Amino acid sequence: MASLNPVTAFDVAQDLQQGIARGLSVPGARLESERSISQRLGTSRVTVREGLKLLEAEGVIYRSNRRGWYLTPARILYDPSRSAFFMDLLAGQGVTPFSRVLDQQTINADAPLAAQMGVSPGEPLLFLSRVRGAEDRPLCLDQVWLRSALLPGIAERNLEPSVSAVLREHYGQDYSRQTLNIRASTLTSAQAETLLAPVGYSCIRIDRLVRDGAGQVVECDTEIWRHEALQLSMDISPGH
Amino acid sequence: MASLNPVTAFDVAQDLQQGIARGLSVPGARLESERSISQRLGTSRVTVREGLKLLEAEGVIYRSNRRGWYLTPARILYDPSRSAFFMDLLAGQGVTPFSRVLDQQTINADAPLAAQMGVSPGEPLLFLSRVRGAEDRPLCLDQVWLRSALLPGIAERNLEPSVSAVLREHYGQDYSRQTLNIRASTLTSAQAETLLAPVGYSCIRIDRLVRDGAGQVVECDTEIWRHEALQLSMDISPGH
DNA sequence: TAGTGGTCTAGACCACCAT
DNA sequence: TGGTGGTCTAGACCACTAG
Repeated sequence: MASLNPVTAFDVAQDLQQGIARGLSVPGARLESERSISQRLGTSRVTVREGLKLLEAEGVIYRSNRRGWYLTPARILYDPSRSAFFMDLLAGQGVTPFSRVLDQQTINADAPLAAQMGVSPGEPLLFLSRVRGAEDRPLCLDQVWLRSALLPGIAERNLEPSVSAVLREHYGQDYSRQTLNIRASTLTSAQAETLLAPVGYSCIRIDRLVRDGAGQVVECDTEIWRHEALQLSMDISPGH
Repeated sequence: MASLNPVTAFDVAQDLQQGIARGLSVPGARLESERSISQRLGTSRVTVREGLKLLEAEGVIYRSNRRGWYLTPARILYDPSRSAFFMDLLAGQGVTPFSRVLDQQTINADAPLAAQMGVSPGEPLLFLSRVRGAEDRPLCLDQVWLRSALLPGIAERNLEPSVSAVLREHYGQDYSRQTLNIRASTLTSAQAETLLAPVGYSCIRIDRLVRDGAGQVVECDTEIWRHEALQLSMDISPGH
């Protein structure tokens, strides 16, 4: 009998996944509460949470901090090697996107940032910070540093919907020269708060340096994605 | 007094990170045991493990299953858009690489694989499975399916050190046309065993389809990396 | 305000690794 | 074989969310 052996975290994960497979939950729906699961399966809440975390790491479910566990909708397909218009990208995948500016100001490059961008410390940069997501679900934290010296008048332009569109149309930047760095990481407390996630939540971090025709850096970019929300998909071809 | 409040997982993580910053550990070295930490800080082992998991998710430390916690050496820098010779790639980064073949055989494509590769179900494919790592530390699980029909005699060749070198030299494949898919995932029990990780360990999964000049798929590839071991780094340029 | 998730305690047992 | 990590129990309290 299974009831003689302790219920394991794996058992919990399996039970929940069966429920999902049976259609008891639809994408985006909230799962049963932790206490309810533990009582139903006759196990402790610690074990239930371990089981939930297994599915979370897989990306099957996700957490909204202190709000509960939800069935993950389809991942966003994203090609970071091309400059995509975020709103169009998501709309094209059947979800309702949103983008909200958190901060926009001119700053002076500190030492680490200057080193990363290959500019002199203190050089003025236009900084822009945004949260982006689908429906009411925040998915991605986006920070951009633009080199004002190479982009005259950039601070006066409206960057709201799309930085890349402005750079393309007004400054002839085609994003054809980039350096991308991608790694798994975790959310700081500030990032977690913005993305409605617990501190330390797993994320994918994308760092981008965009160069102009002369090879000078014009834009530096950091995207922090909730790990379950993203599927990077890139087409590499000779003409690219 | 801090001793009046409970010691938190964050406190544990901070204490360990301070020890690391002070040079009490060197990259690759084993950390203090969990029980030792819990006694030293006056907290429970559960809290200690939560603290360790915070640093693990960040990639600062990693686990060797049932062996202990270790300080993570530098990440491997890897550009998946170029066909790299794994052994050279790692050697160039100052580590001693190894590659071990787990399995090599001719199989017939099942339905999902056939769909993914765009071939007929049942088509014969050469399958190759390898573990790869640095020093004695397994980092990556690599599975390759090669389309024998387009690569005559491939099954008789020695693919041991490098599949890409064989395809390049003998079949004129230059890996210039690829589709890459990258996402966060977790290790199955078999994968975990090979990578000396616990079941459900966070990983980065890279799926690759390589096409020849005519646009036909010649190779399908899956790489499963321990999440803390990898830093994807890509240069995108017009001539690429 | 009730119920939830987030966290911590203080144990326990087992399988496994290293010696 | 001793000590380790992996796991589970059975509580508890708090901050917060949702109604």
